[in-house]
Amino acid sequence: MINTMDYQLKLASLISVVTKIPKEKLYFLIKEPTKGIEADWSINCFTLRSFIKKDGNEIAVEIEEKIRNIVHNHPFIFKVVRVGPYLNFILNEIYVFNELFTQVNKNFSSFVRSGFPQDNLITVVIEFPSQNTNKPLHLGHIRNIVLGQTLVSFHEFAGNSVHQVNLLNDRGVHICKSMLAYKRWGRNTTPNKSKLKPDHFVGKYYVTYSRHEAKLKQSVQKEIQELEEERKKSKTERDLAKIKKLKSVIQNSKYGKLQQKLTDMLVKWENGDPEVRKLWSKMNSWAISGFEQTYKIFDLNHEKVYFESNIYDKGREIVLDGLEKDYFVQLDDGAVIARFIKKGLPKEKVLLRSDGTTLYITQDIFLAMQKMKDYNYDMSIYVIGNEQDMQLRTLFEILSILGFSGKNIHYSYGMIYLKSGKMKSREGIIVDADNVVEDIRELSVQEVKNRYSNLSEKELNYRAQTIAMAALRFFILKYEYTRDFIFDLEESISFEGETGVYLLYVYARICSVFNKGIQDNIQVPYNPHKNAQIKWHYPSKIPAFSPYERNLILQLSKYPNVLFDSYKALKPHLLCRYLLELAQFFNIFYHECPILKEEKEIRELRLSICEIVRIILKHGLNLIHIDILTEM
RNA sequence: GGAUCCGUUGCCCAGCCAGGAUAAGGCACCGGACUUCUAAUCCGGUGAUCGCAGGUUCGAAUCCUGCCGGAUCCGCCA
Repeated sequence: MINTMDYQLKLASLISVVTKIPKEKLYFLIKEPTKGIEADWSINCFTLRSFIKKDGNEIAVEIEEKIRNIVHNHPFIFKVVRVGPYLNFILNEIYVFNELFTQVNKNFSSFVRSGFPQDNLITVVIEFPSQNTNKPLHLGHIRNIVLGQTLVSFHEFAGNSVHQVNLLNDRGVHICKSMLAYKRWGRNTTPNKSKLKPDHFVGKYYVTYSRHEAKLKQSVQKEIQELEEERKKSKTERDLAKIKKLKSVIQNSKYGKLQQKLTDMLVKWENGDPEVRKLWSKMNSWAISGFEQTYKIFDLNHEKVYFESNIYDKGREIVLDGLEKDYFVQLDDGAVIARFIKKGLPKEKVLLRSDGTTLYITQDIFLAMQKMKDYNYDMSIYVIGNEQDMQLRTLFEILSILGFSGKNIHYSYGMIYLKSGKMKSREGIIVDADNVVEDIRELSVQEVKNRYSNLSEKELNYRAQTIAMAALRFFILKYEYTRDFIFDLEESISFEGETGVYLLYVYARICSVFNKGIQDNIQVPYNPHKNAQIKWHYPSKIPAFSPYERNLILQLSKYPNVLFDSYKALKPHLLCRYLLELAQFFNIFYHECPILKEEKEIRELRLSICEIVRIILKHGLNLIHIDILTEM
């Protein structure tokens, strides 16, 4: 499909015709000029010197002449202006508006996809947020979920077949910690009885355990440190008697005994001890039912959930098979390892312990194979924070050694820090996901109340909830995803400036114009109350555009390209930045250009522009899972 | 110690892949705009040796090298 509104590409083709330089090469040389330059697109002919061995100014003069002869065949160009080595192109906004109006109204769906190739559709598995079941979701998970959902939308929009899955890490030492604490201090109470959200209830015991452990650890802190130092020494220098003594002191301390209890419980779990298993499934079901409440707020549904408890000891056969094929190496003690020489990877990675048991990475290998069996995917995206960069690189390298065919992508997003530093769930220093949502919601309840005191409780809550989620999602998505950021509820979540609320406001403003029009018996393109488009027509006459209208129209015409760039690079912030800019242009337009009180021709034109902004804004927000409001 | 990522105004952040004109926004601050289609908005102003030093280039925030500063990771844990 050809995107007729990709003027960058059209200009590249045009210049290609007169210079014989391939248009693919020219495409990226055509840029949007710095603000303040009167041009929509421009090319600096110095950049063409590798193709044409002349001075940049001369090249510009030559191209300009040649283009002048054929520019009348390209009505989308209004004017070409040469400034030194620069060729500046000014587009014909009436032509652009014409195309925009036609495409948006006649076939919106093919318009928004016009940057996307329609062949080559693929099957994609996207895994997130893959949390542990020992504590509630926190702010990091929110970023994970919000990013993951956006990737799902992007791929679905591209026409790919998308499978959204999760891996629940529901077994292991961390779960045993919550269990142990519950056994000791829980007194058989339940989330219901203690009036806690069930995952918070479970998390409470995890924190209790960790604090208790830290306290006990203190009494043998010195010994632990000494032991570590001794172990760091080379084998010949180690004082074996000292190590033995230190070990014994640690083991016999309260801390050591606690550690032993933990290990015992883990072994019991693995052996299927009924009592341990019963407690385990009880606590897990609490955690999961808590997660589900949070998922509901984020409208998160997985097609499939993999449970670590089902697969933790799988993958052994795959590794042994690899060993047989000499992909891996077996050590003297029986452990199977993979060796790497690539930069950025560890020298080796253990895949099977010397006793033959599996490790986390073994299960990861298995899961990759399982996903392939389940979905026969072309691409598998792991939405996981950048602290696991090395683990994922290692996993992908092993898969590649095994001749694994699927394309794996670690969608490695940045950490979220608090003013006080990194979140530490063990110490309970976290920003809890449910609390964040609740705090923002309360904030928006206040804001809505300040403006409208007479709303029904239901309407108030609906608006506040929509605004809160828009603010939260947009706040996360507007940052480039690899970037770390510092979260401070007070300062970070604002309803002014570059926010999701700013975008919602534009949408509500447009609806408000339409409502007023309907009220005054003026024909408008959309009825917000009925959520219905009204039969609309091309403006009967196009007078000259003001700069405010012109900016908006050109911005609107770029939408398909932004969508594709955003999808291609999996960078939601590109779409977010675009929508902000669109909203900015709209607010300026709204401020400068009266709509309903204008004469018919101008009114129809401006209403048409409003409607296109509304449609595109809604579409963009929908892709990043932000619901719109027709009144706010 | 090694690996990976990051460093742009008082603060937040885009631009870096594909080097070019006056480095784009937002917050905060100062000054303006609501008898008008929603002021959760708009207009104006103040504010940047793009971490430092070299190199490549006619030209570097962008590419290369070194250094400084910060984060993360480097388990037969999960």
